[in-house]
Amino acid sequence: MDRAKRVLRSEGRAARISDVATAAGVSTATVSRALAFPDRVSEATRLRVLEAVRELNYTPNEAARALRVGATRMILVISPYLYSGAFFNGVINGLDAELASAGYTMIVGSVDGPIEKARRLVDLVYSRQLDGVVVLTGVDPVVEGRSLLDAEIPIVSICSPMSKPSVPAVLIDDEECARKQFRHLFALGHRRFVYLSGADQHYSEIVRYRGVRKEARASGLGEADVIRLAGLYTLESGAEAGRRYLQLADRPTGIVCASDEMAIGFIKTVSEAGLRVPRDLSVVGFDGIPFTRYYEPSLTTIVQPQAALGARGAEALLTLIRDPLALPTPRIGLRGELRIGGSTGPAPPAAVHRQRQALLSS
Amino acid sequence: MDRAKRVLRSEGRAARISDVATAAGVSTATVSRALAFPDRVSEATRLRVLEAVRELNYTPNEAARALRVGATRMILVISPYLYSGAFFNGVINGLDAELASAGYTMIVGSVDGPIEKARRLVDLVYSRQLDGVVVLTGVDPVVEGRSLLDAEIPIVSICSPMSKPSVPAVLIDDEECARKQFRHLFALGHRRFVYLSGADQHYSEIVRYRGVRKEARASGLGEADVIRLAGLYTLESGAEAGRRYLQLADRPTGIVCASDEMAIGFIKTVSEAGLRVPRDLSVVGFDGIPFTRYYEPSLTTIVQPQAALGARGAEALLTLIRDPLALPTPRIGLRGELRIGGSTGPAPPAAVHRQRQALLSS
DNA sequence: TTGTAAGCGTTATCAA
DNA sequence: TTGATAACGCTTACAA
Repeated sequence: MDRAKRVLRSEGRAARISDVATAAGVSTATVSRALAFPDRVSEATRLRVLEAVRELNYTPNEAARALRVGATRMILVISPYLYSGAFFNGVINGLDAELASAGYTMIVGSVDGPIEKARRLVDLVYSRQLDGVVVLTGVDPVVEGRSLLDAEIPIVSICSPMSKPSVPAVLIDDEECARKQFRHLFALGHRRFVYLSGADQHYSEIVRYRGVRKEARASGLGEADVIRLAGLYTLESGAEAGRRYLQLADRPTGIVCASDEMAIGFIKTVSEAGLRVPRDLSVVGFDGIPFTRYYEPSLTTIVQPQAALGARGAEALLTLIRDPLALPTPRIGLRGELRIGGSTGPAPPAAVHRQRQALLSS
Repeated sequence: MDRAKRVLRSEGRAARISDVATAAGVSTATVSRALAFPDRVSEATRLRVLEAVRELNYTPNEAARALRVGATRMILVISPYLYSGAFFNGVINGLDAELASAGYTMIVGSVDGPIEKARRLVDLVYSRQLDGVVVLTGVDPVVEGRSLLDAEIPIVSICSPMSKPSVPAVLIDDEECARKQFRHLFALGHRRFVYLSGADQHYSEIVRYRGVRKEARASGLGEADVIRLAGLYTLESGAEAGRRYLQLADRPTGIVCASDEMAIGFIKTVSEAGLRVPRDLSVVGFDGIPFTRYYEPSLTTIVQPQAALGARGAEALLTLIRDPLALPTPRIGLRGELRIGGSTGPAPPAAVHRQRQALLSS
């Protein structure tokens, strides 16, 4: 056994299964079995094999195994932007925990930026290098006519359904959450609103905006009482929306945001202009990222179950991988909850509001 | 060619190189060449091959290629915590941009949590599934006596050197940055300090703390003028340090933090207790994460070149992969810069400070 | 310029 | 319980 070790070292190559087999005095088949199915091998053999494995510092070559078995134990997660956004970090952490405990490794890719990046991801999928795909927020990169959805690979979606209804999706009750945002402000006396939107066309954007409008109508408000400002979920787009808000002739006092980051960017801008939150206006965020607890004021927001979104998505995917034919639950519903912080308060009396507005404009 | 396509579809399997070869009427070797070295085949052949590739929707099987070539075009990035911390997100984005443009795919793993996760990463490295490794903040998982450093794989480190000096490292001037943090406060008149630390034993922690103490000594202060509060870089550990700060009998007015998140957590806690920043105390962060611009007050901080740290690390690694024997630059130095925000200001006059302190304690 | 064929390191079938 | 052996799909000498 020692001689085998010296040979390897002198040749400067890693041990392979045949080295272990030689060292243990068995065949490669037996080594493979001893590792994969310890109980299908005699006690004595198993011990000798394991000893040789340890001695030679043997780790099976994954490429060879993947080629042979046709599975890689790798999962691709497609995120809208790479590592931006504390919210997706939370979801991805949930995914990773679940996937890792099942023995899977996760690759996170984004399709923002140059088309090259998207092409690589699509190639990765089509080259059978992946056992499954998780899609966040419904992104479906189509490169040269190839879509992930045609790749015959297990796939689940989180935060948005896919265009192909058979793809399982883990969703929260976006519409109801948006209504909760609105109701909270309405109950505080706010009667005119800004809806600070997410990216156009996004599933959650469409559903949440609908929720806000429905709730506004149900509360007896008209179309003009909810002003939609376009945002992109980011800090900067929230700050930019704040600037547009400041230019409004008669400013609403209830601000419903599609993300926490936008809420924070928005508050920053209007604070610098001299407005005070929640004295002059109230802001509700969406997501429940860790920063919301530490912002000044702390943010009233919808807390999404980030880890659970990831974990349930991982579960659904693993189910699909283990039995690709079993019909999976097409929709998994989770719920967001309103957490009240310091960024919302009673609407200022109309007279006071008008007066302050006049003061600030001057 | 159409027949080949129908056969594949009926068999429900992906096209392989031999299918393309048959369809194009050439050998598999020619297909391989047409794809990898287009100029080593004739124009006509190339066109026929590419047409067959398109027709059959062929993507080379990466596992087979990896097995044959002994390279996977995958890079492992080991991060201290998975997807926490806006700072590492910035570094990882820099890495990804550079690696992706060189045709590499990135896997991000963390070694926090159960030992199982670390074992998987180490196995991944030893199973030759990776072409290189990037280590953030010097983490070196050792599982069952195997260290990454013994794996004979190209490896570079970012934000910290490794114990093995031959490993290239991309570093910033931590000591000088810490001195800048201190000098800024000292110039504003602060004479007693809190140093809110990072994780014990961390390279950057050791170096930065040394910088602060050196600068304090150079400024004529004594040991007792810098109080070290232990932190862990996180929002929560900053908030916790704030609580300990509030219990100090005589509270320093200059707060030097080892991360932005701690600075924010700290400010939140002391603000809630009635202190005002920067009127009563000044706080300097470290990292320059996006939130620092949107916090209220905006944070004075050391801006680390996050994307550049990642990009230079990726470059160094790619160099090492392409020529493992070339002696790489062992140290790559980048610089952080002080960005002044609203969280620092003139130290309050001693009398005022004492008076306010007495008021608050009551 | 093209084709033949060996071999990368596994696992799984089949026979002993 | 074990061993011999045939794939898995690709790349690359080497030969033609």
